[in-house]
Amino acid sequence: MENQSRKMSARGRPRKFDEEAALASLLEVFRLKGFHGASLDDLTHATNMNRPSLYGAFGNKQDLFVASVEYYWADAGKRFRDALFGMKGLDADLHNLFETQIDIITKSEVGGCIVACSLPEAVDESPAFKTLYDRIFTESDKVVASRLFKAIEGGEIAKGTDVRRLSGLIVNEVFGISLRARAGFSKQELTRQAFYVVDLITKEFATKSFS
Amino acid sequence: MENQSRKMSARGRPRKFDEEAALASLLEVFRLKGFHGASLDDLTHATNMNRPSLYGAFGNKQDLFVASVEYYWADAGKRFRDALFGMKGLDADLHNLFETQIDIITKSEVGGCIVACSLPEAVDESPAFKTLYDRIFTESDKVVASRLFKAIEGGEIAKGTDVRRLSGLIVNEVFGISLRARAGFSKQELTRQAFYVVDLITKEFATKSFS
DNA sequence: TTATTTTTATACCAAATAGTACAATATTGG
DNA sequence: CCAATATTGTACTATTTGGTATAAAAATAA
Repeated sequence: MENQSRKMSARGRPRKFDEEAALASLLEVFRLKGFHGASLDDLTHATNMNRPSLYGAFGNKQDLFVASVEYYWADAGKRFRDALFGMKGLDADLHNLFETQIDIITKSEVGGCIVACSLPEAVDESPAFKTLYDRIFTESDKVVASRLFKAIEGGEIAKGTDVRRLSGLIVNEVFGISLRARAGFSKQELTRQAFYVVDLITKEFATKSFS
Repeated sequence: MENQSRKMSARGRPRKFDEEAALASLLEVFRLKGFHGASLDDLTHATNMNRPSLYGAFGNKQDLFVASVEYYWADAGKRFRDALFGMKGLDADLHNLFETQIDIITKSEVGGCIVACSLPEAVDESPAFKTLYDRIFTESDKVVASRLFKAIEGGEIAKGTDVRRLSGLIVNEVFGISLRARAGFSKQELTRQAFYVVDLITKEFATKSFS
């Protein structure tokens, strides 16, 4: 019941593992193999932990998966927000968003993130997975939208812009690029594709300035 | 070795199942649960076939999966091409493309197609899966691109258009929308999002005509 | 009829799977 | 030094998994 992020309890045999490092390993396995494709053996080997330790720290396999996705999103989501709100201009900020994302999803030999490549398959397994998946989509839309609203306030894009749909387009691009990374498209290819979309958007919606 | 699409051999006990109906059932299970998430029991129950019949007709589980994806793509790919090349104008054709896709991916209660929602997770299982996934992405890009080239020839969009990247954008939208369907977005929501993108594209790239 | 062929149906198998019981171990508090 | 506590390590278990052996069944060819 009260396993998560224990407060370094004084008593008892000390833990041999680092919780964050373990989560990172779990994430990598689930990201690559998916929820059903990853076995407990895969997970124990990747973390160098035995089953009871893993279960004691995080719960059952479903809990492990959820913890992995949350761990991913806590980091990736923050980095996306930071990139978007660097406030170096909408153009630069969107470039940064995609650069950050492509950096994240092309770190391993087989690309793609756990959200785009693993969560969709797992959704039928548990309502918690479905909720999580839906939540991340919604949060993604929201953070992009809020940046676009700022862009309108700042006069970077036209007032009439349909922020909801334009955010939807951008987030679809982000997910689409993750799927492409999994299919084997190169980092360069992905970057060019992403930047093309950014340029298209910033050109199309730019408030015409006097030249 | 020579199982696939047998030529209605005269001799022997007649088959009880319809091969296409079986494929449709297999597809639905794999689409929903993914390769690893779908068990042989799931597959036999869905098809009303026993294991030996299933294996005799299609091969092992990996073969079943590949056959399901191929069956999906043979239909969906054709419908996409038909929509795109209806030649009622780029605007209408793209609208039709997305309408067709959204129709396909929202038929079941849990939405999304097998390519966007199941294949990516399965890619690590077999090189054949990876190849298939990559192939479908490439073919998708190609068919959209060829329609855009026609649009340039016909003067529907500007000559300088970066067809490769614009195709990439459109295909990313298609895949993104499939992922959204899986996350639970409504048909109406998906349609609005898609049409927004189509309108954006056709407006942005339209060759200005004399009015 | 009978031999041949193909599919069905049942039952089975070895391996893998998620999860756990239990004892040993290593730390802190008194 | 001892009691309490938390984690580790091993071994185990019940179930599920993908796959198959085998024989009955249903058709055709001779």
